[in-house]
Amino acid sequence: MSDGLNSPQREAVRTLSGPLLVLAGAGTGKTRVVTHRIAELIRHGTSPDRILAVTFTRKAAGEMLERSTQLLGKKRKGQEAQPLISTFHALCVKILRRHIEKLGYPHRFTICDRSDQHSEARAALREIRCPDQSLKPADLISIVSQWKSRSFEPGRAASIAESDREHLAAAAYRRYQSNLKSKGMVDFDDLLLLTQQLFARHPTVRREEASQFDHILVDEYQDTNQSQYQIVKGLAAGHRNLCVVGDDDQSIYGWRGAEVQHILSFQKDWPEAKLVRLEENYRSTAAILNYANTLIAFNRLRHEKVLRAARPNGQSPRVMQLRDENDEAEKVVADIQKQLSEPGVRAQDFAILCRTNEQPRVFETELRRAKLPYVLLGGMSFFDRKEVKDLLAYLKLIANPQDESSLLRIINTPPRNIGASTVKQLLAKATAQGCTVWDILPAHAHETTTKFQQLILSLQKIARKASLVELISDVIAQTGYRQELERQYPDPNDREARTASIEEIINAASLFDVRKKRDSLLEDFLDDIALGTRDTSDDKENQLQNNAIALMTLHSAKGLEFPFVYMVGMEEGILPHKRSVEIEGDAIDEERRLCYVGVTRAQEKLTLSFALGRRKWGKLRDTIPSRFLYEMTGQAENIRKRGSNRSRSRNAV
DNA sequence: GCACTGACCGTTTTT
DNA sequence: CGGTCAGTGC
Repeated sequence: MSDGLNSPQREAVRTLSGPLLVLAGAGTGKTRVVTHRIAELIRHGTSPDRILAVTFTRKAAGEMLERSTQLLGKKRKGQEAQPLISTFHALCVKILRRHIEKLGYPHRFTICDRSDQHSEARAALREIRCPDQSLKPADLISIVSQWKSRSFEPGRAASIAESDREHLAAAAYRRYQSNLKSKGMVDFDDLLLLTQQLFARHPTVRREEASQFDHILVDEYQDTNQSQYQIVKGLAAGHRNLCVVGDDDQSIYGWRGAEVQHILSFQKDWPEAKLVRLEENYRSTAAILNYANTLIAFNRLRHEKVLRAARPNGQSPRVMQLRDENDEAEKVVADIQKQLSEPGVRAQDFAILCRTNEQPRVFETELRRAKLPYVLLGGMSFFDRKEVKDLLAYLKLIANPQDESSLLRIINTPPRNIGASTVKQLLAKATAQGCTVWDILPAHAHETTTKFQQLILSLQKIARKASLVELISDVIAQTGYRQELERQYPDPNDREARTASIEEIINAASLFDVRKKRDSLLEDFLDDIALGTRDTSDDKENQLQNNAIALMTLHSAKGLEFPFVYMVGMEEGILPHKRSVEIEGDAIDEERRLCYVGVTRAQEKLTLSFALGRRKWGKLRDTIPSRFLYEMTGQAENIRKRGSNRSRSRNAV
């Protein structure tokens, strides 16, 4: 086999049966191993559709599928059976769509988005009469999410709650969960938790689902939480052909319940598991890798390992010291522009990595001013836009009239004389009769509400026959949404931006019309959107992405690589983030791993930048360079002696 | 029922 | 600073 693999890689590829743990450091060819392994399984006679590979993002899933089919030399994609490559969440949605009523949920359920979640949390807190100050909706969401990721139901949560705050949260969790359930809504954590419960309570379902596959692969295993692990276990228990791939040093989702423990103790649950370590890094130069190795060695709880650089030497990483965040953006962009003028350097070779979602703003303005192409990856901004939310609410309501939050969102959008007081009456009636607002509408017998229901019913009829694009056009036409936009935004520039987002949805829908089967078109489309936005494989957008500077958070940079990487905002309070510094314990270690992930994205040249001051809510405040800067450069003893050591950071500007 | 105004508050990271 | 939401006037 002239596959160009090194010997541990080959071992990982060729160990085809039984449990296998691949500890793969950053840049050691993990993706290659996984794709080769899938191809190898198929070559050895496994039917492709008996293979399940679970990835972390949809983008990773798409890439993996493409590369493994390439390896097999398949020309006619889609004609033959394909391996199922999916994220955990997408996998669970499919399973739940088949069986959720066994858990007492309505057969039709909607996945709630962040704002749904927020309003449900708010409602639950109101119900337990919690004064808003002691526990805020956002706090409740994160506590509940932690509990769910550890498979705690409300009862269990109540029994382990210690502080007042936790008791309060447990009580609110109970309400939150039963409200969601009665409305047929599931949040993101439920997708995993409910699947796990389904498997635990209905062994036949578990066996039925498990029997579809003979081989299971899990990528980014270090980010697996309790529910995900139980699901994997349930699926793999029969054949035990389970291959997990990950790197404990890149575990950056602890706040979401990921437990590094799973990867550290894999061999306890799977005693016959084979272990393969990949430690030869092909991605970065030695100079960059030295920084990474020095940094991560400060973490104590980890698999001891040192990545070997396959590429010797290289340029030493630079540290840029800037005045404030504007100066930082300006100088970083100027630096990129300078490098772009050299032959063979392309925009897509650059990435600017940030800790928070707010940081990219300044860079965006600066990049626009410099007329450089860029893509902002990961920001959910598109689906946060009002028009998009409205339109999707219509579609969700058409798909499932019981979806109350969608109904409430658009019942009077565009205004149709169903005001706040009417809605209040409807809600009161619904709670009194124990049904949803939709069921109340006919009984309410007002001209406005009946008309509204007629509208939705007629759109439902269209949905059954027409394509998605036709349906969406009809929604816009019949609701008068376009006229409403024109009325609300007399400024043509404003209006154009709003119409543009609607057109984007139509584009996405048209792609869907082509490739999906008829019967569950709308449901599939909505699931797809709820599960993540990554794969808007619009040609125009793709082209743009392929020739643009990438701007993103460290979290979304996982799995990617770039010749030139700029890690910006290397300051105490940002990386490590303030919230992690405040918490006792190992939160700092995760920040350090995050920094490590950033550093190991760089192939040729790494630039670290920090500002001496940063504006927050309009006020300029002094900052301290990140401790990680000192750790990486072997000056750890200087940490916290602010001022005196600033001069030691090389100033590249 | 609807539109406008000002107080309030502060998302770390994402499927 | 900028987005959200409640309260007020029409």
